This record gives sequence, structure tokens and C-alpha cells, in this order.
Amino acid sequence: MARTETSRLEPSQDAVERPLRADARRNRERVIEAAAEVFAEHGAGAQMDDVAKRAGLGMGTVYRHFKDKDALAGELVRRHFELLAQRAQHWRETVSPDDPWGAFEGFVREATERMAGDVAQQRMIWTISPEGFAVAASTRDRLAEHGQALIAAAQDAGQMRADFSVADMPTLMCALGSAMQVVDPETGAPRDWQRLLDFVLDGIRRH
Amino acid sequence: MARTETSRLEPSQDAVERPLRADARRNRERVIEAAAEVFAEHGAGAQMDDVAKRAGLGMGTVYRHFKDKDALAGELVRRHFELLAQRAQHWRETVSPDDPWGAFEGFVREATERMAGDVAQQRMIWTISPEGFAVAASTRDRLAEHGQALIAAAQDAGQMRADFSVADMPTLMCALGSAMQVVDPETGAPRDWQRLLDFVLDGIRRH
DNA sequence: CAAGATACGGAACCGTGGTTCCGTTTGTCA
DNA sequence: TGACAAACGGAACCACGGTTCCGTATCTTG
Repeated sequence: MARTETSRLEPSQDAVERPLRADARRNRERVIEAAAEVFAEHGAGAQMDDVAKRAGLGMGTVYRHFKDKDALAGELVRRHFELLAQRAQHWRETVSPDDPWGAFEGFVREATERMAGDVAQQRMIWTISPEGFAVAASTRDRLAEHGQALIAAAQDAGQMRADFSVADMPTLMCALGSAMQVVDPETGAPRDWQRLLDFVLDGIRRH
Repeated sequence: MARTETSRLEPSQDAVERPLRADARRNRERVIEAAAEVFAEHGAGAQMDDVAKRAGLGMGTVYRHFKDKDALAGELVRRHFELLAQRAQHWRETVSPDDPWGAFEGFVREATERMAGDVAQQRMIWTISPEGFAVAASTRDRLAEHGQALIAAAQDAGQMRADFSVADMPTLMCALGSAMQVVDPETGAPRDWQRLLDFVLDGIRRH
């Protein structure tokens, strides 16, 4: 039944079958780092070729570590969730008791800010295949728990619309991420997503 | 200078060089209709092959009427803008005088509702190439004018945040469209974009 | 109704990019 | 250090889909 102890911080591997050879462990990390860069630049359209090149490795090596492109993307998504979960926990523990709304808003603004610095890669969260997403699922759940706590605290303090729910968070993040990524087809100017976020937060808050 | 009389309702063609042959005119329309259906189903990933098949025509015919996929997509986008411009004008003229906010909200809700019924196709507005977008540009401007009027009326009546601007509309629509398109990677359930829209409208409105 | 221009059909072409395969290299362990 | 398994490199393979080409069919005009 419950098997929540899997997927700690880094490995995300069963680690049962004999440990990786030293060079393999090093290379796996290189692949992930390279992938992070390449996907950050080209999003889902990134090419495996580029990942290999950027990592200074051959295609074969990349595929030795990740079954296919989806699996690699999934690992990156997992890392995002991992980071966000940590940050959510931080806001929850550090700020929430004194200033519930502030903690929620702080987390949301930090999360969107991070997203803005890395839009293409983060958009993959929404375009990834179910199989790819699977490797990130349990980490995502942990993030959701912290989010839930932040929201509940703000609502208990009467500072947030009672009908806002954790389930609205992905919708919101997805919407903002999309607005960030898209540019004006004529001028190429980025959209003012911060403004949109202000409107939404204003709509959620209760004074 | 001003050359606003171009692009009426249907043709969007110079119509100077001898008119199309009867069958060609008919087929052009068929291509567009088929494209609307196929792009509605598969979005930007739609295949020219399918468009031709659905229209009951050969590939050659499709390419005779539209330089490339971009041009075809551009024509569809133009039609969307055309329709939206008409609807915006309607709300502006019919409702705005008595109830400025109501007109704005009504238009936004109608526009998003339409979008929801045709998400994949409408998302192309944001993913289309600049060349493809060009054919829709003047129609877009007309839409923007009506939108501007709706907003100004609501603001003059003190019913809307003074810092909301027409330029925020594409951002909003893009964001909502994205939320509509994306589904939960696990359950496949659609996101509750209506909720998000409520929050935003609540944030924009001034009572 | 004949001639010529216009339009059509769809098979073939070609670039792109994910994935595989296998000969070579490298780490590990006794 | 020698032997074997593990890991690597990257060329080759293959599917997919946009685009082109050209022989054929259809409309228009005199």
C-alpha cells in the first residue's frame, strides 16, 4: 500500500540494482544539467541532439540514462516540483503564522517570478505526456500539500475568498506561464503578466 | 495614409486581377471550412493532408489557394477577429450606454465562452508566425478599437480599475485559453478556467 | 464548340528529429 | 594487471509531415 518513502531528493531511482559506475553517475548528472539548459531555451521543441552536444556526450549515453525524451522531460519537471515544494514549505513555516495572506502571496509571487526566468522549460509541465509526468507525480503531491496548507491558513484568517482552492493553482500558474511565453506577434514585446497576476490576487484577497 | 476600407467581411483579397474561376471560388471556401474543422480538432498540429481530405480536394488545390500552412492559419485567425470585432461592436452599441460594466463583462464572457468551444483552433492566435498573423492584423486593430471603447466606458462610469487597459485583454485571453486547453496529466480532467475568470473580473471591477 | 488558360489531384520529394545499433572505450574487481 | 561487464559515441535508420511538380480535367471566352 503506502509507499511514500520513495523519491527523496536527488536520485529518484530504485538504487537496488548495483550502483551506477562512477562515470555513469557523473554523466547522468551532466545530461540533466544540459537538458535543463536546452529545454530552457527551446522548451518542448528542444532536440536530443543538442542535449547530447551540450553535455559533451553522445546520443547513446543520453538514451542509456533516459528511456526517451519524455522521461528526460519528466525528470526536469520533477525537479521543478521539488524546488517549489521546498519553497512552499519555507513560506508556510516561516511566514504563515504571523501573516497568512502574506505567505500565500509571497509564495505565489516567488513561484511566478521563477517561472518567468525559465518560461520555456516550465511550460513543459503542461505539455508533457502522462508517462513523462508520472515520474513527477509524488513530488507534485507533496507540493500540493504545502499549497493546501498556505491556502487554508489564509482562509481561516478571513483574508482569502473561501471558494479558492488548491486545484485553482495549476490553472493559475498555467495561465500565467502561457501569458509569459507568448509575445506580441507584431512587436515581439512580452505580455504584461504581472498586471494579470495583480488582478487575480486582488480578486482572491479579502480585506 | 489611412486605408481602412480594405478587408471587408469575406474576401480579404485584392480582387483586382481577374476574378477566380467559379469552381476555384467554391473550393477556396471548402478549404477554409475544412481547415476550421481540422484545426479545431488538432490545433497547430493539424495536418495539411487532413485538411485536403476533409475538403474532398487534393493537396495541390489547398496549396493553390494558400501559400503555406501559415497563410491558411492566418486566414482562420482573421475570421476569429472578424467575428469578435462584430460582437464587441454589438455589446458596445447595445448595452454600453446603460450598463458599461455589464457590456464589458458580457463581451468578455461571450468571447471566452466561444473560445472554450473551439480551444485548439483559437490557441493558434498565440502560436502563429508573424507572417501568418499579418493577414489578420488590420482586423485585429478593429477589434482593439471596440475593446478600447468598452473599457473606457466602464472606467468613465467608475466601474473598473483605472489601470486596466486594452493591452491586458490579449494577455487575459491567452492565459484563459491556455488554461482551457490544458488538462490534468493524471485524470485528464479539464481545468476550471471559469473560476479563474471570476477571480480576474472581480479584481478588475470597482463597485 | 474549340482553344487556351486556369485549376485540380496526389504521388513523390525532402528536411527534420527521435531512436536504435553495434563496435570501441573505460571502470571495477579479484 | 587482466578480464569482463558496464558505459560510451555517433552514424544510420525510420517515420512523419510540409511542400512541390506535372500530367490531367474543367471552366471561360470568342
